[in-house]
Amino acid sequence: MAEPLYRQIIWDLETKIKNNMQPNEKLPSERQLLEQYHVSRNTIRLALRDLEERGIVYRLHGKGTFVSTVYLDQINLGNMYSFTNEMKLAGRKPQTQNRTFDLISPEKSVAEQLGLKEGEKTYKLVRLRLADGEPLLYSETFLPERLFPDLTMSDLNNDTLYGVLKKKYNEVSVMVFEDIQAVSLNKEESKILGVDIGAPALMIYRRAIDENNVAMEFTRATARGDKFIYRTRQYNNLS
Amino acid sequence: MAEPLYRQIIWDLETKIKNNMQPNEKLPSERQLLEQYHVSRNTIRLALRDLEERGIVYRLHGKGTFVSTVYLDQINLGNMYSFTNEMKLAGRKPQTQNRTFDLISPEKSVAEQLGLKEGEKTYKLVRLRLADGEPLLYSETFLPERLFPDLTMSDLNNDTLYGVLKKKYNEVSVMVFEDIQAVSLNKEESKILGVDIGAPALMIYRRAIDENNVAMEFTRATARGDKFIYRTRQYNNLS
DNA sequence: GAGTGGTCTAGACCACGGT
DNA sequence: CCGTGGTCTAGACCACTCC
Repeated sequence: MAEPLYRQIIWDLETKIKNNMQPNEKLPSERQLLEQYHVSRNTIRLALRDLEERGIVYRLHGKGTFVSTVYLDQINLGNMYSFTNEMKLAGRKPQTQNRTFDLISPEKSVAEQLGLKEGEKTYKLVRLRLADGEPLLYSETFLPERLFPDLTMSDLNNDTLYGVLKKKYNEVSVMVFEDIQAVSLNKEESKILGVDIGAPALMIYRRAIDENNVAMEFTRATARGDKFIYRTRQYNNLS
Repeated sequence: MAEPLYRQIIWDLETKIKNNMQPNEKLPSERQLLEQYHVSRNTIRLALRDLEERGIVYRLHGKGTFVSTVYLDQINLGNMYSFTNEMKLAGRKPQTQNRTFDLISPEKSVAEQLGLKEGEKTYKLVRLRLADGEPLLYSETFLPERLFPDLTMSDLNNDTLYGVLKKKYNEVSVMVFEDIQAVSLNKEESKILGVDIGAPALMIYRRAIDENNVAMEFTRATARGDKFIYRTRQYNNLS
């Protein structure tokens, strides 16, 4: 199966909404869509549910499905395991440039975040993430050498970061802490991301720990404010 | 239909997981559950999808469905955002100005977020939060009149918002969605928060729903980028 | 009553993980 | 190979909204 039917429908509807529809405009009913795409109702509903969860449409029982007003052309950064996946979901062509990869003695703040002992080193991976050729997010990731000996650039070029950490080192993050801050881009940052100086951006500080409560990753990332939204869901547990 | 089948299955599975199962323990397969509950596979999958989205189980293609590690900590996961508490923790003197409080017919986007029917009204509470006398966060909160009849300004002056909603109306949020965005402040916003025009800020859109899956609160807030960090914690189960 | 989304059934085949 | 979750079909009835 190349790509599931419902995913193709998601992309198609999303494109049509973006290009040809207005907020609060009514989409065709599920039965109409079913005929248009020659699929079953279940498949249509899979697609609509995805669009609803991502805030692109809203559904009213007995009335119909409508284009959401809050729909911004922005990508969700929250709970992001994989930039690549998020981009594919949004129907865009993701690209990652691994710019530099070095073994360094980290600055103090990084050493603290990773709980490093005196003299311990980390790998530093600098990446630029693009979608459809447009730079969107700049990140610096620090990985303790102690946990990931002999990590190489070619490891990273052949798999996702978390794929490598799991497969080569059997390291999986159990908990992730993220701090999100609003900033204005300085000269260098704005140049890298291709926007004006002073443009708003999200700074994301991310710390991941593994099952042994050991810090395994620290990342600071800068994301274009006009292209990203950070979405979270929180549960207040029952009883 | 009293309560949908899949919802009853959700409750049942959730109870069993909580009382009798360990993290990473395997659940019965979808085909087994289908026989246990005498329902179709679609219905089982609706239930499992909900449990998965709420982080209670995780599913692995070709392997099965497993209990998440979330229930390891019986701690309350939600970072229910309490400005007052956060500030006290930070050693600052918190202050809340309740600026206006009215019963209004909300704009369309708000009505949509709260799932209001035609003609339903909401209370609108405008607040300014300060720390050590310095304004940090401006917020507009919308509360459906249907859920909170006879809510008054003096209720709010004598307790926290969530305290009132719980004590007077027995309404507690079970799930909270928040969207965070980086913006530049316009003239009015910058004046209210006492910073320059164009200064970076976090826009926070918050939607809370209660145990009956009814939207009980919608808030949009603007927080100074130089003074405010949004902190989250996430539990992972995926590879 | 007509049209909408919400729930549900009883099947089917595909893709993945392990034996 | 088998068992798993992932996708999909072609129907059905229910609950809601509006006329």
